[in-house]
Amino acid sequence: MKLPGKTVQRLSRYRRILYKYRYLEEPYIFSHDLARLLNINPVQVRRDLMLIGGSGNHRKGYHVKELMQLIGEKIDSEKGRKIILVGIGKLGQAIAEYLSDREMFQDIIALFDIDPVKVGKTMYDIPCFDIRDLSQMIKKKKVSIAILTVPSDYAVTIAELLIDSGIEGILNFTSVRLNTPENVFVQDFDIITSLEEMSYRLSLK
Amino acid sequence: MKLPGKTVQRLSRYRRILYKYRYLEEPYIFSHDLARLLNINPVQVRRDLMLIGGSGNHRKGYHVKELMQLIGEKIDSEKGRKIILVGIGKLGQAIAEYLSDREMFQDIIALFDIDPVKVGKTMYDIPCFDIRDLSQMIKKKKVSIAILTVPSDYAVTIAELLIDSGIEGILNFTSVRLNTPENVFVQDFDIITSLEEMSYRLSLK
DNA sequence: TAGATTGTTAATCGATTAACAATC
DNA sequence: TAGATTGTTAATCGATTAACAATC
Repeated sequence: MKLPGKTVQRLSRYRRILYKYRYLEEPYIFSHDLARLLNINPVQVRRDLMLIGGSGNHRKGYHVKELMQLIGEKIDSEKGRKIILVGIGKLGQAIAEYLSDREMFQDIIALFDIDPVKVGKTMYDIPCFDIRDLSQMIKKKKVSIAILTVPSDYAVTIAELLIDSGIEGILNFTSVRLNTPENVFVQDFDIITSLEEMSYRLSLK
Repeated sequence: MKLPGKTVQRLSRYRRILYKYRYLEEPYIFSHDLARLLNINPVQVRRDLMLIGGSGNHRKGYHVKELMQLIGEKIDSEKGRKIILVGIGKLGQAIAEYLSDREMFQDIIALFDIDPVKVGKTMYDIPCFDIRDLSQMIKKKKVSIAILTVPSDYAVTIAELLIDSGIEGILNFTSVRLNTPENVFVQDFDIITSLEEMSYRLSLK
């Protein structure tokens, strides 16, 4: 049963909110509370939860832990569990720090860089390896997702290396558009387009 | 004439590709070339260009410079021209470097931080000010967009300060959901949701 | 019972793409 | 003229929301 992409995104966000509520005395939450916290429509919340077979109590709302559990069952997958981060410059470090900070189902199992000063160290509790070991690690540990934060000049080369080694999903933080085969998913973080879209929206006000 | 949001995003991307083509001898490009470079459908390219009143040559395609000009007329706005970046940690520095590198209509006119070591310096050609001068600068220079890269603990406080000072758009790189009034646009960069969605998609393959 | 909530369908809105006419 | 392209409408697909029944 395939969930709509937007629903999956929202489920991910619901879960992070539920996580904060997990130790409440009354571990229930109403759809309109979830909605308010995410600036969305309560109907949408209920519809999303309906799609994964969730159910609430007419008096108390949805059971927080039950819902977290259910969301996990629907969207987590062994395949997407192991992540690597390639390119440990300022951006890579910021992301490593950010992600090592939180409880999540997914693990960053390794960092990669070419800088001998970084290689061999452990940063934010994650070991950093030489980029020459990249391919071997991906195959051996069956890593399927990589976060790409190398300098733009290296983006294409490293992306090819990732794909040849069997990576199936790339979060691309470089400014380069990657040309990947059909079966490799890429998600671009495009700050310039975001700024320009924001600018356009402001001009309409 | 209001353009669809997705069209605005693509126009932004078309322009960046056109920019690379601007010095070609034959400064024309076909819709299917633009489409291929962005992994989208050529019909979509032509439809987007139609929406902004662009027109091409049946033999040669679209005139590169003419199109860049036209896109600029439609999506650029004085209101969104000036940008500030608040929080110059690793992530803020990475973004400042990234954006100072490229030719764009929008300008980062100032950085803000509390660290006295950074305040007063110029980083990537952009001056860094004390966060206490934030409000005054926004009002005086009529800044309407801010990129928020402060530590999560400060996110809410600084966001309120930004909004009270008249900011109308925030690119939010913190992990905190901001509760903003209707007339202030927020765009979240949510890497955890991206990772989880990617994981879900991989599990379907 | 009245009121607040969940659960679900159908309608609406927005975005993409198929189909095809027009043009060089 | 044949072939490749642009330009545009209508159909389709996907996502959101309005409406309302059911339940506690």
